[in-house]
Amino acid sequence: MQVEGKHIPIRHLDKPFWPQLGLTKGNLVDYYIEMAPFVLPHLRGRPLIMKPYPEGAGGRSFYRWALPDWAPPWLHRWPYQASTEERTIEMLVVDGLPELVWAAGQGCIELHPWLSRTDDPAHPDLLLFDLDPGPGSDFAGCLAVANWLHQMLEPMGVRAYAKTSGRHGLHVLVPIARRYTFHQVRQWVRATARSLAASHPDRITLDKSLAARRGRVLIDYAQNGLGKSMVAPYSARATPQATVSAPLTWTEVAEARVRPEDFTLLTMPQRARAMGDLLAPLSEGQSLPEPVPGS
DNA sequence: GGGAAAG
DNA sequence: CTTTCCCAACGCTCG
DNA sequence: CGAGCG
Ligand SMILES: [Mn+2]
Ligand SMILES: [Mn+2]
Repeated sequence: MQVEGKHIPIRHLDKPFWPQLGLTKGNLVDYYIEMAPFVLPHLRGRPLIMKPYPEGAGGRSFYRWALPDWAPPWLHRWPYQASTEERTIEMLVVDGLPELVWAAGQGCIELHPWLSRTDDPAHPDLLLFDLDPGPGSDFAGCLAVANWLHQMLEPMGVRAYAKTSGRHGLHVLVPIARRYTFHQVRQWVRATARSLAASHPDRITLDKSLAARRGRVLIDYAQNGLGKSMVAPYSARATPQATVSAPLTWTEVAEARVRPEDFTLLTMPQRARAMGDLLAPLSEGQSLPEPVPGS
């Protein structure tokens, strides 16, 4: 395959990746090419953690931080030395269509970019409220929590945006000025989440233990960390229904009639063309107010 | 998916 | 020659 | 302190 002058060999385009839906590896590559105008703005300049599924959505998978030695030399990359490792690795940075197509060709169904960018990795430009439903809770519970969260943030003057994770949870994103460390962001999210949980103790927890999560939504503030990632907006997920991470309007969140399965490899391109990128304003960072006092 | 190590 | 293995990592809370 | 968790 030829992409912007780069030769990208991709084998087994007919391999079934979602057998129940008749979708192939070729369909995955086509999806990312078609969605590139929407996906790329959310990947540019960010270290990417790849998650290949070489045998398709039902098969084995693994996280890949380091570009392998045999990766094409023209791929944009960024050197990183993890705090626990002695060796420096090179991480993929999807700055253009060729990188995106190469990753898809590697069987990368899921794209997991960092919340910070290579030119200032310690200072994220995205703040994440990661809403994970515990056992006995579900996506509807996440929608309710997201709505309460929105109602809390709006009067504070904090612009926030929502998207499905594509699995069972929801992501509420706040674009921020790159002035805060991950630690500071984590503290702010924890304080805000704590205050919200105090109002809905039976619906929200900040405690990752299984017992505390039963019937509640976990606000996983710890996801705001160096080296932590978030499934990219419009990224496909390795689910049987070929769901994707779909941006939502706050009206959709409030009405609570959407389900993760409504947004798939098949339906997302149409929706994106019709609605545009609901997350385009993520590029405009904002300062954070003092966290609401309390607990 | 692709290369290296193990059998 | 064929099969198996390897591909990650951060930081909090609990026990 | 290590184990478990996302
Ligand atoms: Mn999540
Ligand atoms: Mn999580």
